[in-house]
Amino acid sequence: MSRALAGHEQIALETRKRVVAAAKELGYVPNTAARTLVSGRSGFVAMVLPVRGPHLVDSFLGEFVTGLGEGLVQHGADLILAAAAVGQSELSVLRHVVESGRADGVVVTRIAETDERLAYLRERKFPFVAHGRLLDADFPYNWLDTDGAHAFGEAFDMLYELGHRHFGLLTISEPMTFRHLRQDGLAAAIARRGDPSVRLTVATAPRFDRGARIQAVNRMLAAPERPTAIVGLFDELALTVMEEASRVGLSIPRDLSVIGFDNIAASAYAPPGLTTFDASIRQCAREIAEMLLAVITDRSKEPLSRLVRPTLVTRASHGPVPGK
Amino acid sequence: MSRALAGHEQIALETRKRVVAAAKELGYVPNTAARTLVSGRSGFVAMVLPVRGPHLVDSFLGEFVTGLGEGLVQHGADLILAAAAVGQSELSVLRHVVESGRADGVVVTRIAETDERLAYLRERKFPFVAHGRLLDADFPYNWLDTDGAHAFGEAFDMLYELGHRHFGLLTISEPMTFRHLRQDGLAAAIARRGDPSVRLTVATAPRFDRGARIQAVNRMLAAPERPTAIVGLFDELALTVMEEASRVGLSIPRDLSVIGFDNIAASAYAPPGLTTFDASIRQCAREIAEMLLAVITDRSKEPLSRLVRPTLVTRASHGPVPGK
DNA sequence: CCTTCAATTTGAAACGTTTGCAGAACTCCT
DNA sequence: AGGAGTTCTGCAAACGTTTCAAATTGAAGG
Repeated sequence: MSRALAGHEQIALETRKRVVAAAKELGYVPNTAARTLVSGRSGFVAMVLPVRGPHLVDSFLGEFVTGLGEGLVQHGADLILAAAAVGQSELSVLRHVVESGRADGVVVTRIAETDERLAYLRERKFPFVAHGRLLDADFPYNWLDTDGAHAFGEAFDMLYELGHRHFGLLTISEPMTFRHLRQDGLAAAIARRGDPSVRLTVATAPRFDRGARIQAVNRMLAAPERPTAIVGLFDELALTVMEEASRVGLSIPRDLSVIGFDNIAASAYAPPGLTTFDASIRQCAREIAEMLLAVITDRSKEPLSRLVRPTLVTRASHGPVPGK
Repeated sequence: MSRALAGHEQIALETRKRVVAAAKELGYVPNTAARTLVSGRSGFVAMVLPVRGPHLVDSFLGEFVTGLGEGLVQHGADLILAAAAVGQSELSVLRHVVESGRADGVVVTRIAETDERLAYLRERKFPFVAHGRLLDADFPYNWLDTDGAHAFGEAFDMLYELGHRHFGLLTISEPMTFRHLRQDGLAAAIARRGDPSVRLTVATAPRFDRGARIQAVNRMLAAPERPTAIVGLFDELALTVMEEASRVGLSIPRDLSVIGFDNIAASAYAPPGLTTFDASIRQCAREIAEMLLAVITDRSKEPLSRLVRPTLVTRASHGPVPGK
């Protein structure tokens, strides 16, 4: 009867209709476990929940998961979220998910500079799609990334046109690949411009240490030659810049331009409104789901990759260079 | 060998350790499908992803899912997220999840006034825990809810002490139970106070129609006798009040006090900082996970219920009544 | 009316566990 | 040495599907 329900095989259409009707009548739903066991396909895609500190301010996870769900459901797949127990590494959770055969593929997010997960999945030949990418992969794999490099270049160009010459970049010490991609994009745009008067000051802070971050911002703001425009690696950093700037009496955007990345909800509310880039996480997640399902269906597929250009969200935190 | 790994039965501890070690050595992980098929327990808990409009501003889902994951992983369970396809009801997804035996229990959120889901699950005798509760359930069930009634009472008392006598409540037209609970909590506190000079003006707006919401706020602000304190059913509403108030030249908290509920990230950033209640969603979700696992383990358990008191987050959006 | 072939149906094996049971092996006591 | 436990080993059934192969049916051709 599975044949009839599936539709293919050589079954008379008439019979098929009859079977489907009967199944509906009886409220029959095939048992997932039995189906998985024999077919070898579970219809699940897994993701291991990132380990988070006690506070989670962004809506990233919610949007991402929503997008994945939307992408998966179109093909009848569902999502498994596996958390790591305290003291358990994300990698070991991933390994367990893969070995236990609960999922047909996984999506891995937050790619680090040296990421064991990708190496493992590749070696295991297990279908996966990465959200983000490695800097120097010596093997092909499926990924979708936001073009942070392009965005940061765009931010630079916009600010340069507004007369800014001294730039600040507030970045993190956590070894995620996106910080390099974005910083390199900024540097590349500067180089492209070829103006020797352009200067870039970089400050680094640990990602989750708010105190250290504030210190780093203030060091930058208090420097004898303060940048006239500061770009935050992501919105939370840019928002800290805005907060500290107004705390020390700088007016934004009159005295200082600030630009962020991510377009988190708070950026719209924080005065005077943070100019930032929107990466449309939900849509990206939906595409990731589709890529993954494609890879699962045809495992010999050429590796897919896709670079999504974020869109500039213009608010009021940037303006002409002071004194112009 | 399953016996040894499971641990119970009469197996010498020594043997057990040996088996576990060997399993680890070989990288053996039992196949989930086979295990589920024979044991009848999948080790999964499911939740159907709420259907969302295109924009998702809060971090609720992310926090909730993170909390669930944390609670589940302690007992070796994982989470399944099932999305609804376009045009498919949440109920039918739920039904499918239950019938297909992919999960041992489900958590259902966002309880509506007449919620078919609870009735279905109950009739089906399927383990579940609700986040939120019905207003007039004629049957017992497991739930965990945030005590919005208490919070709104607390908000009233605080504002009353500050001299406020004319209150505004901005609520939604969507038939969720929490709107009644919170509004009733406010009304109860007013009644408890027994001061006939206290007045309450209620404005209702559709949840997802920003334009209508803004209109409702402005009607309230433009009324001949404007409330001196407005409580938003949740933060987004309160933030709209703050935005519109400052747009029409009212200063917060000098001219108007505003209090919200949820403590979303933007509330800290929106000037002058929204006073609100924090429901610690993540922690609640963790408890929900634990409740659900308890119910799954012992299906004859007495229904569990828990009311969590939210904590007041004092910021700068409330103050003494104007003219005092 | 028998044969042949395709179209469709029916039967049986397999998926990888858990679990119940029977018996073997070992340990310890009397 | 015999018996009572205790622990271990091995076998077989069962879980609910999918899928392969064989059997049946029906129609067309001779």
